[in-house]
Amino acid sequence: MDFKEIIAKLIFTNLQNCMKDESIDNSCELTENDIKDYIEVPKEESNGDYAFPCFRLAKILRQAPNMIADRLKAQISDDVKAGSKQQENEEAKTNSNVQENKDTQRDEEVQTNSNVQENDDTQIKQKNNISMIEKVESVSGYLNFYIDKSQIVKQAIELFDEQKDEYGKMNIGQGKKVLVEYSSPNIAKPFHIGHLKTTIIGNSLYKIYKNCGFETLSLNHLGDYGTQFAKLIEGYKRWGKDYDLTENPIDKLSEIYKRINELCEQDENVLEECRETFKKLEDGDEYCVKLWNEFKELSLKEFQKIYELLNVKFDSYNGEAFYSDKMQEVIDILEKNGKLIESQGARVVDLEDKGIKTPCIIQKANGSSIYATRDLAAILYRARTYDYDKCIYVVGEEQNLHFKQIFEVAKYLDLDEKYTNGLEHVSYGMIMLPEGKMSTRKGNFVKVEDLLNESIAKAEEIMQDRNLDNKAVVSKQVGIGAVIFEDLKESRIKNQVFDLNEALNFNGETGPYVQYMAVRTKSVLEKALNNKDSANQSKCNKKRYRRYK
RNA sequence: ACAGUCGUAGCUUAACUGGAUAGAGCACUUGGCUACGAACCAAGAGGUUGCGGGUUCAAAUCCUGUCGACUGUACCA
Repeated sequence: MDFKEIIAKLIFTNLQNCMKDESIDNSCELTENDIKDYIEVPKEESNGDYAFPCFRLAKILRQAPNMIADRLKAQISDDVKAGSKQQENEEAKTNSNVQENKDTQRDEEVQTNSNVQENDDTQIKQKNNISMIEKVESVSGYLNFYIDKSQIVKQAIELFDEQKDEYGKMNIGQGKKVLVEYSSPNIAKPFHIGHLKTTIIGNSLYKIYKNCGFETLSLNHLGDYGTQFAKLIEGYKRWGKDYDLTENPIDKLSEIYKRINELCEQDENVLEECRETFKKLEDGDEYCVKLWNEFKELSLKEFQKIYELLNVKFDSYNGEAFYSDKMQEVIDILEKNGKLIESQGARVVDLEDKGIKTPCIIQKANGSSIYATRDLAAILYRARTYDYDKCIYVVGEEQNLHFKQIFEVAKYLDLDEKYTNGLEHVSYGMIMLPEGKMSTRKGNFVKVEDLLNESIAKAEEIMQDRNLDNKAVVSKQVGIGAVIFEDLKESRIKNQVFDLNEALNFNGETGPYVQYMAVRTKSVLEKALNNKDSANQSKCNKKRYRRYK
């Protein structure tokens, strides 16, 4: 139930009366919706549940805000009183089953004309809502509304009981499709706490859209291509024999990745070799493709462990490589539209007129592809395959410019506006360690698997002296929940210094606290319901409880 | 150098988009488990919202200047 709407209606009708009294032209553009927007929830509980600041009305009514508040208070209080009297009548009526003989009193202050019969039901409902307003106060220019909480609680519990798991769901997204691209880890690299953020935010968005009635698809745009990957192949070529990939393959591969990066930094020629190797991979070189397949499989197996712990599932794992054979079309369309220009040997789209100084590279000087082109190919593919209304990318803020660029270039791909308008980058701040930035190249990072296991272990430890039969399940729920809650609690935009102690803190404003309160509340409700069923039983329960203690 | 994001208690942050005495949690101090589940509760202390101007009845919020942190600025993703 929307109290703001009810209150806005009350204020609006009474305001119009005021204006009529003062013979003020009520053509001024203050709508009921505006009033609804002005309504706020006071910080201080003693100031009521909803409040309407009257300052903006001062100019219109040519009166001091507190006077206006007083005046509205008096009028609305009458309405509220009438409303609750009304409800009493309704209740009495239903109780005594007197159906006919409609109460004429009710119609008095309700709109006078027509269709009373037809609107009867909604009117009764609305009256009931008004009666849930306990009182109205005027305090220094504010109009404060107090809601009868016991009634809210009663309604909420009844609704919850009726709707069960459907409670809170909406259908505002009916008939619309949303794609959420998130997680997208790089193959052959460890899944560290930087990837955790996109995974958790993305999965939350996925669930929210789903529960709002959207058809929702989760896409894992695997980082399985590009020069970074060619570096790994080059490294493996050099030192592969030294590593046994049958155990902890990702750790070994990241060790190789670290080594080849060091070499690249020392020797520019090696980096150039890597770029050439990527060209080979893209051209289908047998050795490269074989390694690519192997590494991808090993990685997915590792990632799957984490996704299972987090209970995350993807509808598609189409990564960058998937789009490698779909890029030519992007180049063709851009060329046809005269957007592709040559610059320093590469082919780029100039975006200066869009306020973006760096051009978007579409094709590198050596003819091989770049991630922007793959992302553009993905947009084309997704528009055609999924016919999306919204396509959300949950990717870190360091890629802000990249997404700005490709969203602009996408407008040159002859796509319907619906698709280009539906593109959205949900960015988030960087995760840092107390000792500085994380870097897989340098080997300092916290692995998600370790973090999750540590959290579960801590929950287990706390649970040791508790009387529970499903400790394993609960400690997993609590441990994982703690990490997820902690990640979502932090501001999305700001950089975050990862603090293990904070992530594993179960006291205060944390996941375990929320879970604990939910369980406790449920327990209280159950007991209350038992008590209602039989007062004797409850006495027995109490006795038993005391003995148990 | 340019562009973007951010700056609130010792730490992590909230403030419904301009509203009332800036609200929480951690840490700290005090008190509370033989009658609702102590992963808890009650209370205390802790603030010049980075700094200076401006707009407004009203500014943490908008504008402007300034300082600081982070990110990005072409063939990594």
